[in-house]
Amino acid sequence: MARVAGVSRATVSRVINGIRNVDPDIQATVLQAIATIGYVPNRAARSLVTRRTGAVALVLSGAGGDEDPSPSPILTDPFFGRVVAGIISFLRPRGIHPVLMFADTEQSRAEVVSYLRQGDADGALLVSTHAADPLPVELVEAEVPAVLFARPTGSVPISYVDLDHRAGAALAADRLVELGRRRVASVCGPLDVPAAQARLAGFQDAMARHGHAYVPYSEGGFTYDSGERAMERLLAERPDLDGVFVANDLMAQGALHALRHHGRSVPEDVAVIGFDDSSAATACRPPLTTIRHPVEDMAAEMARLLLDHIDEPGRTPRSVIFEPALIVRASG
Amino acid sequence: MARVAGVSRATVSRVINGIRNVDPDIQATVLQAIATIGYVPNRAARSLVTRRTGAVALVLSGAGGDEDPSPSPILTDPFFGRVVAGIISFLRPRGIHPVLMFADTEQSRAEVVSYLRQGDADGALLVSTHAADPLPVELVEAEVPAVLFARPTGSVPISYVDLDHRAGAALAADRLVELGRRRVASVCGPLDVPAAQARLAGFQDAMARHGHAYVPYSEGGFTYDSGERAMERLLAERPDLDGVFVANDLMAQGALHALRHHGRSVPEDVAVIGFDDSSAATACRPPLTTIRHPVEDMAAEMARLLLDHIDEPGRTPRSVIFEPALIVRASG
DNA sequence: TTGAAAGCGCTAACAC
DNA sequence: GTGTTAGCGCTTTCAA
Repeated sequence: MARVAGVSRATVSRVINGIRNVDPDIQATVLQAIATIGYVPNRAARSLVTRRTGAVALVLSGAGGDEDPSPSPILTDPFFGRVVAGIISFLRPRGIHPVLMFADTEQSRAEVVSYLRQGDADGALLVSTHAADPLPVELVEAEVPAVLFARPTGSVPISYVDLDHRAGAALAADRLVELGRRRVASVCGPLDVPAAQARLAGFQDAMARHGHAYVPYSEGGFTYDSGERAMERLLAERPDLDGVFVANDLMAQGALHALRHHGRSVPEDVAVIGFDDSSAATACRPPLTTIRHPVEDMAAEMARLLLDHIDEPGRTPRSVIFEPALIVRASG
Repeated sequence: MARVAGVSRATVSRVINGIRNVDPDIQATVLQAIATIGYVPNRAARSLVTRRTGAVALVLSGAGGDEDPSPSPILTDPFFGRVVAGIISFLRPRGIHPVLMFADTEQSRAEVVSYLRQGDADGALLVSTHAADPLPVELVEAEVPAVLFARPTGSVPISYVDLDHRAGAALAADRLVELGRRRVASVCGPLDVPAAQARLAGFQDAMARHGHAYVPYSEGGFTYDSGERAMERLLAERPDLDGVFVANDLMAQGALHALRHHGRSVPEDVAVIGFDDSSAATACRPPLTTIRHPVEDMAAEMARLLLDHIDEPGRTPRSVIFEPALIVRASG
């Protein structure tokens, strides 16, 4: 390459990396030569000296069972797609690509840490489906720059983005009260997931502020089926309920079905409020009133934080908490 | 590292790469030293000499609009998750990670080709949402090993996996006839997508074989809403229909809603058969009878083909066509 | 069976 | 403002 342009390799490097102090004429010559021979710099050689790969790992942790070879469940959840979309929207303009990794077993977790230390990627974006995921601690110990999608359990010095789930649930409570509903209940998510806990607690607290001391609830697993079944249990316990807060849209879709099956019309008999504002919310009939969870924005912010940590290794961990919003549609 | 073990770097390299002709004692010493100091080889240095990265690109092409910064639509489609799951199931045991890339514009396509030539990845797995995607040709021209998810339009010397869509549609036709349905119709996918065309043509042909010369159809866009609307058009045109083949499960879900909305019970009044056997099929009420599309297996095969091409650059392109299967549930 | 030595292609001091 | 030089950390002939 340098030969073709008749200059030194150092100059070519300077041109490619846009370093100033290059004579415009020479620069043009080099650019011309690059175009002619279709030169592309070798990434490995560059990484070797810069110690940067220009890639970040997107780690899905706690996804899939221990022996499940296909981590399909989380992947087919629209939530995952939204996270990926958000990350990409931020990373792509910067020429950085996400490398997908799974860490669902002890072994795969070790592999992920090892890959990161090898320099497969400059840092990690971690999305855990389980609380008490040991990966954040392992990443911190390995001194790998990393950012989590939600606050880790325990005290781990690591950056994260999160949603104010309690505030979102309170929005739902306020809405139901505003609609004049007096016999409300909730289909909550799996209570070993902190976000599910926070949504339930936030809902209960807000209802308490409105004078409702007790709110019945039934636990689901964030899936369509579990939402349908949880709704049926609630209906059995409290046939006269007139409002329900469901901790995610997918379960709300199932709940909608259960309600219809039991002859309730929505929102006339029972108002339903979901959570996430995912694609399921608009695919429902009636479309779901729900709480917006700005997953894409959060994912983009997560990427931003990671790049900051990569650029400035010693940096103090930071947290960015997003605010939810009520999205009114037809269901409540 | 070599110093710690008291041997040469060459020997360490041999041990790490499992090359025979290493004295067992020395090997043990080296392994010991590796464990003690927690040594991990540097990937960039290794790639520089081996000219392999141990990564493959997973390229989503034609995803998102030209100006859409967030390629969310395809990402939140469960189809994408299934592809990723299948790819990972094959690649992960081999220590290879997929790097996510989007190629939805002229510019991003050029970037993808450039990244691949730079050695960001050893090859590409291409999933196009549009027919006539120019990327396959560009990849072939750049001599980048690549495998497609579906047969490319035009004649391109490139490997691909595909489903026998026609056979799948025929399975649906046979089932409807077997159920004694005589006034059948179809909600097809966007007819600029080859798979959608093949499903419709396959259905029409099979119905013709059963003596039904004419099959009304209405076109949707593979989304819930479009399925619902297409079903309504069909119902308006042919209120007495008693069987419908919907070209994917998501649209079938919408169709189910339209049917219920118009007072038809499924499968009593109208039998409904979907396509894909996606998670939507079991989330429906009633659960969908559908055509199994082994996306995960196909994606895994795609990865296998790619590794073959990477190992043996000159290899002739190959195609692997998968067979669909009828999955009977409650809707038809 | 092991070691010495030569790069892989690039960037970054450092001199000019 | 540009070229020279020295590596980055590994694999891989080639000798020993």
